[in-house]
Amino acid sequence: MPEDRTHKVSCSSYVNEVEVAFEILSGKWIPLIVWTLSTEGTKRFGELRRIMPSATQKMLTQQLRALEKHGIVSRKIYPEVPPVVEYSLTDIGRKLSPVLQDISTWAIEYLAGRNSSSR
Amino acid sequence: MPEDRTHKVSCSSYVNEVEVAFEILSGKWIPLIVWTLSTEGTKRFGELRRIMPSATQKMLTQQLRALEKHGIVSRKIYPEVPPVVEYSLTDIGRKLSPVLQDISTWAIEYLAGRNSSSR
DNA sequence: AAAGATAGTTCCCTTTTGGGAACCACGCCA
DNA sequence: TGGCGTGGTTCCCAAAAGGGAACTATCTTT
Repeated sequence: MPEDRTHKVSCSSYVNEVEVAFEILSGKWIPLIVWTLSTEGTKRFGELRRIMPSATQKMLTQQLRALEKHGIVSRKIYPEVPPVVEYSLTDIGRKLSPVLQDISTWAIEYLAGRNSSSR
Repeated sequence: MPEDRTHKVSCSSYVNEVEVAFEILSGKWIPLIVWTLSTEGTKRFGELRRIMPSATQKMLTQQLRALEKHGIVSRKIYPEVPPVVEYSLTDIGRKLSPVLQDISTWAIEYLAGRNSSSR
């Protein structure tokens, strides 16, 4: 299992807790996945693919697995055929929503400052 | 210049602004640097090294340079010898402080939830 | 004359991340 | 019987990130 990042969070020691959050939330598609589930609620795998078309299937499942192991998202499988799999935020995952909102607000201000005056 | 990440932020297009913030804030020592400057104010290079002893000199300068290019930290050089270089947050960098505080609060709750019941 | 302090840079290597293409399983429906 | 749709996995490779050790500059102190 070479592409696995399990347990890092629970095994390492940190100078500050912010590192924990950034470790969990780091990954090319992670912020977008959490943001999407946070603003739009439960989504099926295929819906997420359509929302993030430039993420490959492999990357999407990989990042979702990581979030699941960290307890941020939960995965519900309906034993139908063709399969139905739904992803949603857990309780602690849902508590990230206001934080992500604030980050987004900061980023908008940041980008605004970059555009005015030069560049 | 292979270890440079300049301009990514201003040249790419993003689905959501959260990605901008996570891109700027991604890097092994970035969150800790910003957190330190945010809670303790201006610091000299050597002080940062002492605060983060497991960061190599190379990594520390590299991450500080990236933050400088993104306009999050500012670097003041005093032309003395031996050299004195001070790092501090810019205006927009200082506005990250409450966000980081909230992230930290979330992470503390997250870790608390992980420790109670199993693991 | 040599060593120390500060803040770097450079070169080389290892590890981690990310991405593409092909493959699988299952039952349904034409 | 052979696609189709869904939600994956596997293998292999390329790119990016991180890390170690050695080197630099400058003036001061011993």
